Amino acid sequence: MNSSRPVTIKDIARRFRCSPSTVSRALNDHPAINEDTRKNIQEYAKEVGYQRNEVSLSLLNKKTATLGVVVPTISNYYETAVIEGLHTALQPLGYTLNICVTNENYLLEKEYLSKLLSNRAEGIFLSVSQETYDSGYYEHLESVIQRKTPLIFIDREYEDFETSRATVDDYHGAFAAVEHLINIGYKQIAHLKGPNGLTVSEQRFKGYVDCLKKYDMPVREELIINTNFKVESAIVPTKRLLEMVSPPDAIFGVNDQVAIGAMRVVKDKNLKIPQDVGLVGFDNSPISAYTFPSLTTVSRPGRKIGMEASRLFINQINGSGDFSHESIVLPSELVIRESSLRI
Amino acid sequence: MNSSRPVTIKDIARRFRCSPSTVSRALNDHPAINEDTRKNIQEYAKEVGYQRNEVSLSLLNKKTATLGVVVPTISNYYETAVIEGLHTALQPLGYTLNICVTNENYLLEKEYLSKLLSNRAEGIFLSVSQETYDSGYYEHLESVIQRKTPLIFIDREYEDFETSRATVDDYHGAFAAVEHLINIGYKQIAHLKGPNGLTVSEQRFKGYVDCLKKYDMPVREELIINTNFKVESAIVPTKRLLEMVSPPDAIFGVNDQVAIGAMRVVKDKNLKIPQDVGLVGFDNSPISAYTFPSLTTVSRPGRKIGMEASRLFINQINGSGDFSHESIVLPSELVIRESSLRI
DNA sequence: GAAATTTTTTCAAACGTTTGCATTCAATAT
DNA sequence: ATATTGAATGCAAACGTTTGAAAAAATTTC
Repeated sequence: MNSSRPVTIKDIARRFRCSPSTVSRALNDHPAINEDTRKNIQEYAKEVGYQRNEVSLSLLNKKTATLGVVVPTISNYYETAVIEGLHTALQPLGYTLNICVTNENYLLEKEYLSKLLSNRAEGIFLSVSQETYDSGYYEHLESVIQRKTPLIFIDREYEDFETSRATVDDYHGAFAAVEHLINIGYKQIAHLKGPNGLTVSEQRFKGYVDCLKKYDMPVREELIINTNFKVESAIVPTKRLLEMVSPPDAIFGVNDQVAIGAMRVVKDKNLKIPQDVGLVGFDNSPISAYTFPSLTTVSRPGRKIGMEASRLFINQINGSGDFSHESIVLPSELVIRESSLRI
Repeated sequence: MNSSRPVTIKDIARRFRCSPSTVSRALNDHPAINEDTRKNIQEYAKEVGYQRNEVSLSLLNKKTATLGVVVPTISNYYETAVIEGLHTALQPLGYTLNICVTNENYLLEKEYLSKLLSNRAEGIFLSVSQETYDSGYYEHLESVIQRKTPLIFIDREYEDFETSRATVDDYHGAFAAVEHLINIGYKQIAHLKGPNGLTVSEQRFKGYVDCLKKYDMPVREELIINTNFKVESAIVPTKRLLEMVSPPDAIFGVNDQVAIGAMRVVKDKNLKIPQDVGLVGFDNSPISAYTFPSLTTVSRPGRKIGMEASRLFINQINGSGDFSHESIVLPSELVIRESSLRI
């Protein structure tokens, strides 16, 4: 009762006293099938709700039309934009995306990759978890490489692997953001940094440092504080910054969430944005345009990254074996709004 | 060269001049296999990176351990929380989640469901798209029912189907929000409504209306304006509200995004929150605690919904055929913050 | 009416794995 | 030496579908 076995080709064959081959051909409009036979079979199939078992086909053809998307989180605007881009590009080609969320956890990442290989995914898009990045264990990727399953790195890359990758130019985005603050006239620019070790954090940090250096401004260690990307992780650090004897007059947040957290603290201290404190974020999340004041930020083309990554994948499966891998770096763009426009 | 065929059990069998059965049993630690044979085979398998082809197993056992999650979007906090809840509950049981994003599109939803059935998903969690809801076409669900694939509705339910469902009590959440505004002393409460037709929108709307009625306050048509849940869709409506001859002194937004959009407009008009205008949202998204002023809102237990939905699924597959379906309604909870606390 | 041709259908193998049952082989008991 | 046991392995079928080649059936040609 519980599980009514799905109708198979054999069931239909029995019903028409013909062979499964005939049914298969009839359903696929094979020309060598009698017109009447075809019509009868197709009608009956529709009537009983026949649906091709793709699992058996996958086995036969060794094609699953499934791609793995392994990401640390889907709770941010950026990540969902990337997935949307992948989806937009790959869904029309008949691919199914298998989205796996690792929660920055190494073991889960490993398990998902293994599972994807077992399920014969035809390609994997990977943004490595923070734990993986920290630990430096990349053995779990070896089996993907060994199996020659196309592996496309998204964003968080690992330099030692021979793979394609699509990343955003975080460095120059951060550089432009800080340069903008300097041009406006801010003198003491703090940075709410992301977790150590992640490319994203470090590149933005580097852009921050290099820009200060270019303009002969001191890099004050005490103005650089870590966060974990989340809005609440900016609260205590920002308070610490503002209570210094020589507090910063501008804050560059590693992302919009952090910048919005900082915004809240600045306002609680009755300081004016951008007059007393300038503020810049990163991501250009939808909300950033509607905070008060609106947030200057750096836009990351998440959707585009997804589409470019798809392109890299397609290139790879169409290319020959000695295909040399591609690295795509998309520019990020400064979006100037009220939070930094001191006049 | 491109595709190095994965190692199969047959390959290993050939290497050891034994039968595939022996290899299979050796790999699965079957007791009837000689100790040495087992060790040799297992070692070799590891060495060449053998990985069980789950596709063939799926075919054999008619079990795919795959569940479909069909949602309109993953760009909101709430949806990702639900997915996280599903994930938390089902990943440990060995299930793989196949997340499908319909973008509120009927045809895509239909295609995904068909694909999930073809791929023999063992269950489907569905939050129907807006188009589906609007059109009232539910034929594409019939095949899911017919195949007796467990179907769990999440949030956006369709009353006519005999299925399990897990929803949040939007009605009472909205009621409580409006009641709170009334208790504080607000007299003219506007509502930025969600898209027509969606349960979520309509339930909150109903809660709003019924609460006004309970307190003998007039329901003014012109104070009810539609949005599409997105922050930018609140801008024009809020402007319209505030420029009325008799403007509202409080706004109840269908979600936090919309409320935050309204917050921006109110501030642009140099009106004070909560003194001149009270504001309440819905969702309790992380950012709502850190806006300035912080946003009073109604929390929806997304993670819990995901976990409850998982439970319903598990119940259903363990239950007998004449299993009567369950409806779970989780309470939503008013979270009072600064944006409504006029003293 | 038989041969040649065309149309339609069936056979069998394949994809990778598991598993009940049968078989083989060696060791032990009689 | 023969029967009995026990351990280790192999056989074959099954899951659902496709497809080249062979076979069967129907039609045409002379």
